[in-house]
Amino acid sequence: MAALDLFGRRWNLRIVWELQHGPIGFRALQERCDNMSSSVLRQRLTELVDAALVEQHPDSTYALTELGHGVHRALRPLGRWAAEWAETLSAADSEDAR
Amino acid sequence: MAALDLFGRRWNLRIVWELQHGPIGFRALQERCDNMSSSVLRQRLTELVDAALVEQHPDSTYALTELGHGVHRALRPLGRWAAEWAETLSAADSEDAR
DNA sequence: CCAAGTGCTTCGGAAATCGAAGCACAGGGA
DNA sequence: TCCCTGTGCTTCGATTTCCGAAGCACTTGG
Repeated sequence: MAALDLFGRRWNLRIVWELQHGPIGFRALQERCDNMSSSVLRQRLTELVDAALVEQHPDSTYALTELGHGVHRALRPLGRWAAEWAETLSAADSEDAR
Repeated sequence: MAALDLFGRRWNLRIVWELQHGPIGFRALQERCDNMSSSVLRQRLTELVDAALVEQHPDSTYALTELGHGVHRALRPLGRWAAEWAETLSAADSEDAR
């Protein structure tokens, strides 16, 4: 349940998702997340670091921990579902347009 | 991405998760979600109904649609991960306590 | 020395969330 | 018939969270 609460906070899911491509810097990560507010990004990052999902490397770049990669793996089905969901929605739209 | 945004809204993940056990009424659902605010629950439910993940039956009870069940299936790996995450954290705690 | 890029902080306003109260309605007794 | 209880749902003021622009300290390269 705590997990659903953690990921139910805005941006947390997205951040983990964007970190899949390896270490990335603060500002670059911010860009990837639709230029989310830097203040919130900082907050979310410390939360994720506390949760041991993300670690900050000595060159102050961020990456998923082993645990974090587990999340990402667990998230992939959701990603796949999102794709077919997008199809369903666009199909429904063209349905409505008729 | 839109999916990560939808589920990045508070309670949406939790609601879908709690709806797995079949149809349930408004107040009962609210109880299951740590007595979340009824105003927000209403808002979330209309959002989820709009997204075609949840449907409201004639007796005004709520349940997952076919699409919604897809989400839940896609969410199960995350549930399994959450379990082992809890173990890791409690293990780390007793580690710290030493 | 300067310009540009970085990680990160501060802060005022906007938006989301909460929570308690209450409305309208539907049974189910007495 | 009149309560009493439980339901789905709404309203609204207070609190929390989020946003976004500005800027600070620091590093790198010219």
